[in-house]
Amino acid sequence: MKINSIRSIRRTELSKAAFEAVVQFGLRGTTLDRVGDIAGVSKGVVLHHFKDKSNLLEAVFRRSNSILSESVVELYRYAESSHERLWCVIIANFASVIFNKRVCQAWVSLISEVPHNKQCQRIQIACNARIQSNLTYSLKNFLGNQDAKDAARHLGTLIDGIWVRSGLLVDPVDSSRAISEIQFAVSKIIPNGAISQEKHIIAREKIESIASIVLGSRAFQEKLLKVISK
Amino acid sequence: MKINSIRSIRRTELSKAAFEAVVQFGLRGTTLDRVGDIAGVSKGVVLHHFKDKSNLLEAVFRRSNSILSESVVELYRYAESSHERLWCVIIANFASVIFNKRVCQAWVSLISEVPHNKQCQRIQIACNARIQSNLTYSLKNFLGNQDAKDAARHLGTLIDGIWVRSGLLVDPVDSSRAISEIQFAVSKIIPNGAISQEKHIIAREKIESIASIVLGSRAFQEKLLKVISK
DNA sequence: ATAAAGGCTTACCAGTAGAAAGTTTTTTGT
DNA sequence: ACAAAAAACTTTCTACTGGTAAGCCTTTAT
Repeated sequence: MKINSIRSIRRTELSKAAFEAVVQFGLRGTTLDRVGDIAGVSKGVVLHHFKDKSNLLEAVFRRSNSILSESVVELYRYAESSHERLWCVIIANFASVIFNKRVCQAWVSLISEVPHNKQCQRIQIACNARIQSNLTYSLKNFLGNQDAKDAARHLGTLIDGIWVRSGLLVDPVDSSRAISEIQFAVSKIIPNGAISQEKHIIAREKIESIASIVLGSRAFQEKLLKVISK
Repeated sequence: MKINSIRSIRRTELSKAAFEAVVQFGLRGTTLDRVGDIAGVSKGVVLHHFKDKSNLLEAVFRRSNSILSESVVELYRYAESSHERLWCVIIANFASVIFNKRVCQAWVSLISEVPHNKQCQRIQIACNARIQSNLTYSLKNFLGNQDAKDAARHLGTLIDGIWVRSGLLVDPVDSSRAISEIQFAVSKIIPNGAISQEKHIIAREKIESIASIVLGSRAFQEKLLKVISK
């Protein structure tokens, strides 16, 4: 880690710069020169640290997904019941540090790299599988095995749908609106008998308030950096 | 129309070629040269008919969305009840002529153009609004006004989610699986009392079988061409 | 028949990805 | 402490890309 430190620092800086370029100029407008400009180095440096543009974009993609995964892990530490664990996964996906216009639009731009990039596919599949398994695990407390799986798949797809729409449509991205859309789905999926709505809302609100503090904190950001620069 | 016919024919040919390029090489691999090659003309022709690359991609985007909208309209002609009308919208989105790996991946590639292209945004918004209003209209037969709106939004988002996942993940795209995911959502959304599951399944199957015949037919394809080349 | 217009090609320019070779700085072995 | 090796960075070069502009050829209108 000591040996690679400069390299990994540069890789982190450059993928941040690349992300910024995607935010500002879209995927088609993101050139190596611009990425270099934003990072304050020459284009050559970019290609010195990443073998090519696909490799760079892949790093950006991995970065965004890591932030998401780590957020779930972090929130899990504070969860004390299965409802709370369920809401950890959901809130992590829609906490405003993560879920906002810039990021959603960048994500929509980035995913166009996936179909023709095996590595990105791998990342996406892993990330999806993890979210789904987290959801399934929590849902098994309220539903039978097969129902829990179906419901987890359903919620996962819905999360992707909300992300895509937030990136595509012009209306402002709104965390609480996104969450209440999920709440709508959850309330339909989990039969009223299994668990009272109130308990769910309490769990959601607890995790939501933890998320707004924890995910935005300096400590968490620094923790992330270590994970991300791998 | 006679005067412009060559122009509109070329525009259709070229957007088909561009679509094919996106399918084969992804958005980043889609160059004007390649589009020209596929269409069997020089790059200059492409720019003669489209003012720039954005304009071309926009046409491709409009084309795909038109096919979707027109499919809904076409299926509507055969619907005889509100259940059937509800399923028209859904089945049109997942009929195998439209919903397959090539198209899903191309769609995922194409939408990265949306955040930085006002015209594409306009198209996307219009298309979404139409689907949503169709869904809302049908759902009002089973739910109250506000519930119908929420449910329509939910289903619309879910449809987008399924599309995105089908384009992103490697597992094969499967119409019937997609439809059964929607069926899952519909069965949760519409209270059992309002309408029996059986009636729904019958409606779905009727529209599904009509779709497999009608949407793939020569007549429909020709009808589409007229609409698409505008 | 000839002028006008639209369809198409070619030649060109300013970027753009990426390879390669060269230079500086840092790390490491002794 | 210092030379050798490795890594960080720069510069240069090439093939290709999007986009412009000038020009040629075919069709149509008069």
